[in-house]
Amino acid sequence: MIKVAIIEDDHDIRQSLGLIIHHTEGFECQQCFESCEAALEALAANPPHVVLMDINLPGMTGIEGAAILKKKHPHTDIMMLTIREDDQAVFDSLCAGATGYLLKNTPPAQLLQAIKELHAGGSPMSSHIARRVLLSFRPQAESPLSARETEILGLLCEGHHYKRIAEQLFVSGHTVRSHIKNIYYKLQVNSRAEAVRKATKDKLI
Amino acid sequence: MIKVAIIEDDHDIRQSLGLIIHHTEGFECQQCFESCEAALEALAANPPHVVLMDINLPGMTGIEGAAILKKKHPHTDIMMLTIREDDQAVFDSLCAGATGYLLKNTPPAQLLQAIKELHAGGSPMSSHIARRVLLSFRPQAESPLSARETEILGLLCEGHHYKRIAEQLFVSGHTVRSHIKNIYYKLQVNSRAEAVRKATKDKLI
DNA sequence: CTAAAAATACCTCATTTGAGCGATTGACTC
DNA sequence: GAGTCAATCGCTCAAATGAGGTATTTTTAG
Repeated sequence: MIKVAIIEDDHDIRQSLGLIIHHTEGFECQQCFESCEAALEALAANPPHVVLMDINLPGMTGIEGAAILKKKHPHTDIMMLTIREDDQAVFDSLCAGATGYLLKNTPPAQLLQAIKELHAGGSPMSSHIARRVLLSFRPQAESPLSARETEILGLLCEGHHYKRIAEQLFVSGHTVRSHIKNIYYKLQVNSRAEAVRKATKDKLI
Repeated sequence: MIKVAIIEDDHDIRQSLGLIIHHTEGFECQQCFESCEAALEALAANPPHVVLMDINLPGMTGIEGAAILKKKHPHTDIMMLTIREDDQAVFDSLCAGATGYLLKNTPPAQLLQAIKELHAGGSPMSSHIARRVLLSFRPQAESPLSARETEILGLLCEGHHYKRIAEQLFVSGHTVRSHIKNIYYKLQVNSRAEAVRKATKDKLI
């Protein structure tokens, strides 16, 4: 039995979602809310398995709500509800803590299927959004660094000092400094911290 | 017209995939290969729109091949072919440069649909894999830092010096030092570089 | 209300770092 | 054969950093 809660400000949509879930074997509509604020308070004691959350809510948005809800109840899966496939809003929701989303005009059978998948550890999403998520965690740019420089940057990121790096690479400390200066120039930075940041951000290491 | 190339060592699978694509309106099977090595050489001059690539290939694996192919031809979309939903291999492929994958026993209609979606900028994948991808780029752990410390860590990551941070926060340099010492302690690191690395890795900022 | 945590401030010292210079060798390209 | 780039080594110096302490004042939480 999958316990579901609904957070949606539109009365009609809320009702119809509730009815669909309530009348389906294996699903239970635990509670319905008009706002995140109300839901967060009421669900604290008895978190559901799945929350269907509208993205555009009055007061706290669904995105903010998802972040807070996920923080309080890490085991609750959040499915965002959206009218259109607005890339950015959906993407932000997924970053905030949601693990799936549905278009509001999704037919009941697919809706129930998606909730099942979500609860079983999946993340229902269109292939378009999936691509977006995929690209966001892959290196974008081509590395301008040579192999040796990349190697040194890696050691730099691990927090080693010049001396330590020099020892590990069997070269003099001076050489390491020169390399690091070149790295800084190529990455257009002028401190270790910035270099490390850029390196991890652009997945250069 | 979507130009497709196939890299698959099993003769029967290669043939049947080729036939399906060849006989479908809007698709063209450009070439078939038994290995990445052969494909990389032959495709250099005339890259296809989509490559169907077996994960388990003799010689260079599909994962390695995907990385090289994507590097040479960034505009070619790579669809991995796999027998079973082996999480790790599929996930590694997506990291390497593939933007979608298919099970080998996918029926022709779905296969063609997936290729279409891939070419249109989507990333066909099961909701299970999607969850995996999603989790990989979201912060895992709870931040142990206070709001102020997080703020300072953010400035640290941008490469600012103690003085600069102190000025921006309207506190003394001594205060900044104290905070940073606490941050280092909490993150279990002992240098700027490590702190920045940990911060970006765990998405603390 | 009381205790813990966070934010603030100060001191000193050895070490590390970034910036500014230059130079040689070998590999690869055009 | 000239030119570029990577990799190596060298020097100096002021400034920034990390490590070692201690202490006061708010806030927050129990």
